[in-house]
Parts: sequence; C-alpha cells; structure tokens
Amino acid sequence: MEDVAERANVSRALVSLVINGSPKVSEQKRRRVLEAARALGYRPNLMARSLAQQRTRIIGVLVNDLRNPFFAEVVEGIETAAESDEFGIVVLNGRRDRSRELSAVETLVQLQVEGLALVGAQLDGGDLDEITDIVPTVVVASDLVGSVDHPGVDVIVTDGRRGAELVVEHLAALGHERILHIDGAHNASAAERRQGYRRGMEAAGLGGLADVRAGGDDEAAAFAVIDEVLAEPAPPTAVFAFNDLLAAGVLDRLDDAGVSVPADVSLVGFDNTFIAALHHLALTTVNQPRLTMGEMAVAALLERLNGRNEPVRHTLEPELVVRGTTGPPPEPR
Amino acid sequence: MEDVAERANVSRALVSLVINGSPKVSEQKRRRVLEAARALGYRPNLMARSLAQQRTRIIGVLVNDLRNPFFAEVVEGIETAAESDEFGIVVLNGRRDRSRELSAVETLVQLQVEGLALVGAQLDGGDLDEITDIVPTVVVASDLVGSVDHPGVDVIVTDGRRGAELVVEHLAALGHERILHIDGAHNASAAERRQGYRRGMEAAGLGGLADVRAGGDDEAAAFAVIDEVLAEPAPPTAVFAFNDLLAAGVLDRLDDAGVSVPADVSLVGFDNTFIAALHHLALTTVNQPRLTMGEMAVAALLERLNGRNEPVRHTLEPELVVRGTTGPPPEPR
DNA sequence: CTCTTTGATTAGAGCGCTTCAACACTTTAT
DNA sequence: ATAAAGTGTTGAAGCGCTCTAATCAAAGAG
Repeated sequence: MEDVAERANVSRALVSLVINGSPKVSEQKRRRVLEAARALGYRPNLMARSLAQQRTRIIGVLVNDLRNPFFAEVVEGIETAAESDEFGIVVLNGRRDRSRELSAVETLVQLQVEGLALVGAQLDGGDLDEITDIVPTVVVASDLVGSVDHPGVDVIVTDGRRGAELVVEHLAALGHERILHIDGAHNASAAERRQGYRRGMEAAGLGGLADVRAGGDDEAAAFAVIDEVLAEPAPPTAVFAFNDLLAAGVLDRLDDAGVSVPADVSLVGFDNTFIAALHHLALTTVNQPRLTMGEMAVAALLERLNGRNEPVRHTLEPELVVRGTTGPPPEPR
Repeated sequence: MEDVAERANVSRALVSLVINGSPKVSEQKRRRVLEAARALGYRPNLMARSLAQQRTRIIGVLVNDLRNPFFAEVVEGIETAAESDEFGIVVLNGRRDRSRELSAVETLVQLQVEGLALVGAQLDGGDLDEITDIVPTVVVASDLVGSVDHPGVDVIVTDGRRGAELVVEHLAALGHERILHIDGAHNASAAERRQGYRRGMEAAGLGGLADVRAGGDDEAAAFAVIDEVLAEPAPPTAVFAFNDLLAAGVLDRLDDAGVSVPADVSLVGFDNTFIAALHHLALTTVNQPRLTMGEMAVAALLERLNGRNEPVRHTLEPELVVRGTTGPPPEPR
C-alpha cells in the first residue's frame, strides 16, 4: 500500500479511500491510484482490513457432513444469500464428529465471523452458551437439544415431526402396519423424526407396532439393521429411513436379500436429495426446501446484526414426495 | 488480551507466550494466565495473530461444485491432510461459474492463504499468471489449459485420457461399435477425456464412428442429448458419460424412453462416486482415488512452502470399475 | 562477595490497513 | 473584502496480536 501511495504520489490514506470506493476522491487521483495499484499488482490484505475495520463481513458455516448432498445444497443457499448481502462465507466441515464440530465453531469465532450458521450440527445447546453472546447464531436443519429456549439462537428447520407423520400416514393409508423406523442415531434431527414416527403410529392405531432401530447417517449404517430384521419372524412391510442416504443403503441391502421394493417392502427416505429423484431409485421421500432454508438462515443472522434480540424460530412445512418405492403391503399368505 | 494480562498480573507478551504454548514460562504464571483467560472468556483474534505473524496457516480451496460428491470427497481429503499438518482450510464454491471462480481465487489470495488448491477448476492457465508468484498453487482433478508449462503450478490428476481409453476398450471388447461420448463441455477435465475417447476409438478401429456431443456436468445436461440421439436412424449401443452425475441423467432418460440398460444400451460414467455404487444403478465407471488426490495436493503445497521450486505433476492411475450397466450390444435385427 | 550465566519476564515496535481530526484550498454568501 | 461553508487530502493513532531485544532475578563460579 505504501508503494502504491508513493507511485501515485499520494498518501496511504487516499489509497485506502480509493480502494474502498469512497465518493470524495477526485477523478484524477482515483485514476492515478488505480493505475499504480494495477501496475504493482497490489492486493489489499483482508486480515489487516478486518482488524482495522473491526468487522469481517464473513459468515461462518459449520456443516455436519459435506458429502451429504442435502447439506451441500443448504450451504449453497446460504452462500448465495450471503453473497447478495455482500458477505462472504467460510465453510468448515464437522465430518460427522461432534468434537470436530466444537473445535470448528471455536475456530470460526476466533476468525471473528459476524454470524454463525450451524447446518445439521450435532452440538447441543450447552456447547453454545458462551458462543451465542459473542456472535449471532442460527441453527439450520437440525434442532439442537436445548436450543429451544436459548435466547441467542435462531432456528430454521423443516418440521421433522410433521414430516415423519406424513410418512407414517402415507404408509398406513396404503395398508401397512409393521412399519420400521431406522433412525439417525446421534444426528441432530433424529429425535424429532423419531417422535413424529411414534406419534404417527399412535394416530394410526399402530402404536403397539412401533419399532425404532439405531441407524446413522449414511448407507453403511443401514446394512446391519436390515440383516437383523429380515431374520426375524415378522419382518416389517415398510421401512422409514432417517434420510435418503440411509434409504439408499436399505434399498441396496434389500436388493441383496432378494426382497423387492415396493412389492415386498415399501421404503421411504427423507430430504428429497437428487438421489431420491433418480428414476432407478424413485424413492418416496420428504422434501425440505433447502435453498429457502439457507436464505432464511442468512436473513435471520442479518436481522440479529441489525439489532433484533429475541430469538426467532422458523418451522418450514415438509412435503411428502411420493415416488416408486411405496405401495400396498404384500398379501399375507 | 490486555484484560487477561492485567487480571493475571503479567504483561501482554507473557499472555501471548502462554497462549502459544511456549516452553519458557513458569508453571505458576502459566496457570494464572490460563485461569484469567478462562474467567474472561478470552479468545485470541486470529486476524490479528495472522497479521502479526505474517502467516495464516490456511490453505485456500476453490471447488468447482460442492454438490458433486466427487469434489466434496476430494475436499475432505484435503481437509484431513491439512489438519494433520496443522493447517486450516477455507473452502470457496465456484458453483460451476468461471467468473465466480476467478473472484473466489482473488478473495483467497487477499485472505493471505499460504497455499491454493483448485479442485476441478475451470479457470485457464492465464488466469493464474499473477497468482502463482504470490502463493503456491496446486490444481487438483482437472487440467487447466496452459497449466502444463506453468512453473508455479503443481498438478494432481487422474489420467483422464487413460481412463477414457479403458472405457472404450471395455466397451469395444464387449462388441460395441457405435459408442457415444457425452462430454463435460467447459469442464476442465472434459478435453482430456474427450481425447482419450477419441484415441480409444481409433485404437479399436472405430475411429470413423467416434461421436462426441456436448453435455455438461449434471443430470439435466444429459437429457437433450439422449432425446436427440434416440431420434436418429442409428442410435449408439453404448454411451460414455463425462461423469457419474451425467450418467445418472442418461440412465433416467433412457428409462423414460423405454430403452433398457444394458440390454439395449450400455452406459459408463466416471469418478466412481457413491451414486455409481448404489445397486439400483450399479453404474460401470472409472475410479479416481479422491482421498489420495486430496492428500497429494496438500503434500505438494507443503513442499512448495519448504522451498521446492520446480513444478510437480502427479498423474494417478484410473481404474475401471465394471458394474451392471455394461454388457454386449443387442443382436442386430 | 563480585561476576557470569541462565532463565523468566517485559517494553515496545511493527504487521497492513482504516478513520478521525486537522488542514489546505475553493467556492459561495455577506 | 472577509467570513462561512464545502472539497479533497493527509498525518497519525489504533485495531489485537507477535517477537526481538532488553531487563530483571536467581543461581553458580571464581
């Protein structure tokens, strides 16, 4: 910067003004400065700028698992929205590990991000106690334990309970009774969907048949469960998996076992990722409006930055997407 | 920091030493400082630290498209490797748009990243001319035009030419002659695969039948092409798609048209993403060792930081993964 | 008891930028 | 003419940290 100033015969202060597009700089000097900057290949140091300005215009994003297309798309939504408000984002990947999530959040805070978006995070409310008085935080696509009454945390979720109910209603209407739920284990939205599943079963008069088994968040987690239930005397006629990835795993395993879908067993996923839409899977699933979620997350953070102080909670409506993996149960023999 | 120093009755310098784990601090003061820091909820400001230290320990990652699981996994590889060398990464998403890539690179440079990893970038060599004298750069999973003889750029790629040849060899061996290639359009590795396809066709004595059509990088791009070729008098008996996503789109469209795979048409993808492995697709494809690629990318950057000056180029071997979408061509009627 | 050595601590400059108050000009009003 | 107001420019302080060189205290050597 020094060099640029010298070359353009102006002060460092003026260079700063030009770079930041201040209106009160004469056209002549502006040109001189810009030219000098170009000639020298000058690039402002964002670190120094942030330090001096006391703001970074960066939103920190912690994402549970980048490999899950659902999260990747939520992040794209966040990025797009942030961009149009002149914010940048820094994405850190928790890689399905809670302790990594914790240290990632710490890193983001130290980076002085102005807002924190936790996408599908597994943290619990307590982990955030300190954080939230420092930086506005929004939890997206997962419902942290304890975040409910956390005054510093906004929440953007699809109503997982309702989504799960829709699934059960759909399956029950088709005539299914033994509906198994393979859950998302430690995954943050697992509890909610589990609860919705249970409620749905009760509502359908199938409360006694409710059966939840521990899954996880990717295909592999499904294998063991499927092997297990197929060996039982009365295997389920329908499976509701925590998400599409898990459902894809279920589908694979059922395939291996020679069980056909939906003739023998119906299958439902969650998230409506592009995988579900592939014709060869044609997975019945529950849609979450991911781009909207990303946008709302950014909107919530900006409102906080503009002074809002009460927590906000947006619950979006899930939508059942019926494709080819659900049908009536097989005739009992 | 000031406050911490005061509370612990020491100088700011000592606080710095403690925070950075310097060995020459008495146990007593270390304790005092740490306690004061905890009590005050002190968090070092990474911006300030980087500015003072003149280093960031950050590797900038530009990724072509986060929604493509292939790239997401390369990024995970990079992140893992970086982490074990005590580097952090900042991921920016080009979202399939070259101008966005350009500005993302600019942002990363201004962020003072110590290394730049371009994953699947569409930039061309010229875009990087200025950049590479500033920061070590490695191009991963794509071959930028002009990067070949760019002394400041390292390259980590799977041999796309060879991969494409493997595909054609496989199809030709099965008896296919009319093998269509739907390419990756502007995608950076498209040219290489196209070339490999052409060579493979020549080698198999099918040079005259080589047929390349413009695709893109996701499912949608495939639709138009499939509609087009199916309407032609002699449609292909095999399709080699630029990547798995594209192949999934092809599969969908063939399905719609009542064309069965592999009985009527064989189909091959590229990348061996988890999608290809789903039993219901069982896509024959070409594997790229993505985690290894990520690791090698980081390794290359670190070598640069340690003084290496000649460019390095690692070409990894692709591997054909035969699954269920390829078989002999239908008997001519 | 003084002199050196060693180890622990600190003052202060500096990292690259922004920004505020002050300054030198011009222009307009009086 | 002079004062007031407006423009464009600049010097210098300060953002939160690190790090070198200097200082101080304690221990060991002579």
